[in-house]
Amino acid sequence: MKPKIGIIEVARLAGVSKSTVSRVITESGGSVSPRAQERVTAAIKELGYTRNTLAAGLRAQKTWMVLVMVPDIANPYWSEIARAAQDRLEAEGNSVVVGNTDWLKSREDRYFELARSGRFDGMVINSVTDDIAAINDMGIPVVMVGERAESQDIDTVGTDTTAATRMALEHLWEHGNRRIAIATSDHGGERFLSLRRRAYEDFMADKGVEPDPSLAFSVKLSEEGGRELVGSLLALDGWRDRIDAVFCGNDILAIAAINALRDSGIEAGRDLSLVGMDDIPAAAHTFPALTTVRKPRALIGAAAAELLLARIRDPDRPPERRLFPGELMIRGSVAERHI
Amino acid sequence: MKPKIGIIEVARLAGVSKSTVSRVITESGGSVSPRAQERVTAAIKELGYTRNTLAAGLRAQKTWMVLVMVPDIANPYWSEIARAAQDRLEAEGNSVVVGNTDWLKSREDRYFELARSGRFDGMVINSVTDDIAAINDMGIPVVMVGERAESQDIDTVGTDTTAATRMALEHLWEHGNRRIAIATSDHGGERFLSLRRRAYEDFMADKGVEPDPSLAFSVKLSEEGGRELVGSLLALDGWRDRIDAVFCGNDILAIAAINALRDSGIEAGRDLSLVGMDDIPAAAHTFPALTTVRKPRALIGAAAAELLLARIRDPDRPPERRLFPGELMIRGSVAERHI
DNA sequence: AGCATTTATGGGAACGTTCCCAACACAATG
DNA sequence: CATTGTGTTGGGAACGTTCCCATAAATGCT
Repeated sequence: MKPKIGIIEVARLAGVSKSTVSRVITESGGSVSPRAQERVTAAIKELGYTRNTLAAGLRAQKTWMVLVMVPDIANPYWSEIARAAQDRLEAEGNSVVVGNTDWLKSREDRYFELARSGRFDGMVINSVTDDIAAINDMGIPVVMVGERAESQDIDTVGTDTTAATRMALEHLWEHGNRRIAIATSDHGGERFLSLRRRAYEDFMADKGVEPDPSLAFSVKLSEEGGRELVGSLLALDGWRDRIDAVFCGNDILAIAAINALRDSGIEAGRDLSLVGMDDIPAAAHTFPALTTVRKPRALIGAAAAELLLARIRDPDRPPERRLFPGELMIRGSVAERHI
Repeated sequence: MKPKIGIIEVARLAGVSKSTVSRVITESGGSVSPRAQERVTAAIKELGYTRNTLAAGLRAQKTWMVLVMVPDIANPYWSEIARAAQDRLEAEGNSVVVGNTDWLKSREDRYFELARSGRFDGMVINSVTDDIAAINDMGIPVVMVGERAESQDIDTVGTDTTAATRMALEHLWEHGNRRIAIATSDHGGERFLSLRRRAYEDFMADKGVEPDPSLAFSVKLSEEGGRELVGSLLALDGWRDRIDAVFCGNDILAIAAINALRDSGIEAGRDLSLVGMDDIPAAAHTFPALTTVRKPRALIGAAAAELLLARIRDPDRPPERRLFPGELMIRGSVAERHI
């Protein structure tokens, strides 16, 4: 290890005070004569000095560190959002810590604990608990991702799930699928579920179809959930005459269902229509390829970063809410029904 | 914002000095009487104090922050490694920054710059450049992931690619595929390529097959590369009589190839054998499902974390090298040839 | 009991930077 | 020439913690 070079060594070599060096290396650091400026930069170069941002942050009450907390980084939906946010935030000179909650409150709490210890300037999060009061109480800027938080007291970015759900259902309907089932998770209590589910119920009502409660499946949005869904489906008495299509809460669920169905000799896109939601990469590679609604992940992540940066700049700005529309990706998992 | 409570406020409430409080909150912090210990913990609880780890680190020369740098976090291969490493490191009380280089030297350099500014206690990296000297010069512990670095001067974790490649080739051979092509990338210069390629050449030599240079394709290990590969393949004069199988450098390449082949009316697993490498999640969901070699991603990530923690504890320990064997996942993309 | 050792405690310096304030030089103004 | 303003500079305090050292109290040993 070299003999630790800091602002003082630079100052000595440049023949100025540490204050002047500080003024040179900070962005908006007061006025410095061209002459001093030049000597300092030269000295920095010669000594190979790099600023210790931690020490700087200690005094300036800034860390240039941001937490992006998502439930499952292995899910491409989240990883892409996280990545887009990260790119934007890093471009602004921040370091990004990506946190994984695995949908666990305990892990979420660990990250919140970290946040409270002053390590971050702000956070972009998808919370398991959605306890807005607790989140706002953390004392740092926070942007929520996912439109399930209905609170108006916090910056929010997400997809317009209601519209996206309608879009998928409308597509099924147009192709003659009339008896539509829905498979969603009830994770996170009422609110999340209700958006997809309510959209579904509203849609069916609009079409004049009376709802059949046995066609609403509640499963985890995972591969396991997909297999479970197919199990429940096939166990349903005379399902072939009762179900044309299944709207799946996300793609992981839908893809697992496609595979589980094939194991039972049922081919999606022919014997049963299936639509997903999210458009993860694997959706294009299944057989049949999955018809689904793409969420603008990159836009969402970037917008979240944008909102956070704005709030860090001005903590008193009014909370903002940005919802982006989804895009229907028509592939091969929807059957054409002739009615 | 509340009136910032620190170690001093705690000390005051507990009726002790800040030194004693410090001793209580640091792990190995000298001896404290049970009585004092108790009063301090009570005061901490009452005030809702959380330790400012940044300030602590400033004095203690420790950040409890670790960088995990990978080329492409969207690739499940890397995301799972990163995740496993992260879990292990966080369990030890560190925060993890996951960095993405996109295979770009410029982005890698930005992270190295960060590292040099004293933000991290150590790094787990897959470097684009593999400049071991420069890496060791950074002054912090580093563990390399991926066995391509041949240097003995640095901790390394990876898969035994040579054995994994042989495993895949042997499988092809056993099923009667004799005329085997290989598609790999030459990214990163000589070293990386040579492992798979050399294994391939050795294998063919062992089997007494003289090598046909036109059967060695060099493409990017990406979807684009897969399409390109199929293009080159089909352009090859009389390829049906010259190629039984293609060994693909990774799964992304192989899956893209399967799809591109189908578009040309050629079915993998029937008309042409294909094996991949990595076993990404999508490999199990293609049609036909991809036969590939699984790399023990979780093990690799955890081992990397382990090695890093060990080195942080003892910077002078001798460099260690851990290679894990792959596992053949037999699915549907290899055709049975009768010879 | 007397001495050596261990255990417990407090005070100040230190980590590397930014912020605040005072001081100075110089030019422009009256 | 005195006054005011503006740009530039340096010194010291501050950020919140840990580390080092000195000292006091408690304990162990002969």
